[in-house]
Amino acid sequence: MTEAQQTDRWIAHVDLDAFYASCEQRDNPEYRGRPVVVGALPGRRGVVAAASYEAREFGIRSAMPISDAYRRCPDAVYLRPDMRKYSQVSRQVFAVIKTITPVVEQASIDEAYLDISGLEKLLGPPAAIGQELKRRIHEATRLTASVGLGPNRLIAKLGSDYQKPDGLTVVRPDEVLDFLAPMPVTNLRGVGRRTSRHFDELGIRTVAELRAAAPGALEQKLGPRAAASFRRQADGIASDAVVPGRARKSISKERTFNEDVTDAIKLHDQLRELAAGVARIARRENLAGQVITLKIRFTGFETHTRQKKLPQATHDERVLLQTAWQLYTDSDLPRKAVRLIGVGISHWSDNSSQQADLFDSATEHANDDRLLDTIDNVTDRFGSGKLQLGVNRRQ
DNA sequence: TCTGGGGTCCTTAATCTA
DNA sequence: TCTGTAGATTAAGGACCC
Repeated sequence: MTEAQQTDRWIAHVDLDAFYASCEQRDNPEYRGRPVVVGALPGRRGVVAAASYEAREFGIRSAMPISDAYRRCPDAVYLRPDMRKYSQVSRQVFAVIKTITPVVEQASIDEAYLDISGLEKLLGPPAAIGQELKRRIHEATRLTASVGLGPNRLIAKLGSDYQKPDGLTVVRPDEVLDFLAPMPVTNLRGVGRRTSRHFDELGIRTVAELRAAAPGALEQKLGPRAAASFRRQADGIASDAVVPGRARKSISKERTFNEDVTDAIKLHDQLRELAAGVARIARRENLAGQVITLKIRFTGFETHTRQKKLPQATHDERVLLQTAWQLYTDSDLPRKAVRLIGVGISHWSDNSSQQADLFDSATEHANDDRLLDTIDNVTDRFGSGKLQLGVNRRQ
């Protein structure tokens, strides 16, 4: 027996099918049977967040540039995401899932891991539990889900992906190796574009080929840690821990401009809006963080981040804005038009909110002149044409 | 060719510190 | 006190995921 087979655990992975698009088709009967693309609107910058199965027939996939999607299917229904709606449906789904077991880990808005070990006496064999899960979700929301069941998270996840939509896949411990063998290595966790290229160069396409690969070559290409991780996955070895209520580690907001920006006032205004958004969430969740991160993407997709650790944790938008702006103005970043700007906060203090209050009051009177100074500082970077704006503001 | 937004985790390099 | 070093921390970037 391999390690993967020495287990009596059963993990389920539930994945709602084309979640955003399905919500829209459910609520708008006129969209049913039509290709639906949720994401950016054609003509603007952005990508596909979700594509209905009808849209997928045109080769439209999530994360594809919206311009590309439009070229493939100009007649599709293009919609902006309605996150409020999807969050509400998601809450409904999770409430239903918790009627099966409380040991549920939310992996995303439309995905969950469940530890269903030991539920057989109550609900029947794993396949019956999976069926029941799907039935209850559909009854409550009229949405379909795909479910995978296996001895650990990896197998459950690959299982839910195996048959879609509305699928149910059960992989018993003694079937794990055969289940994995023919799969493309790109299905493994942590294989994206770059790693995929490395596998290509090694002539490895399937999990079976990965299993047979020379250890030295793999380590040289991917590094010792990644190589070991992929080897374990190839043998079906993975965590079976389902951790309910994982705490978030950071909050961030970013915005891509529809056209690249060189105007410092515009940048600062956008940053203020983002900082306010981050601060609002932090306060609502009673979190205060010590590390502020500025993210900036220039023309040409050149992306940089700059961080600063504050002496005290904060969730004050003024501190966030001031710090992020300073990171931009004081840094060695190039003088280029800005495509995206973002701000984040992380590294929570233990007694978050109390400390934050103290620091906030200490910085209460951070004055606006200082901000205007730095705005001028940046407008200088872009030449005299923009300097006028900074001066105007003072009047 | 064109690449959102909100996250997590890993690697690496520089710096601090015991 | 000096020096070398190992380990921790910080910062930046990259890969990946949904």
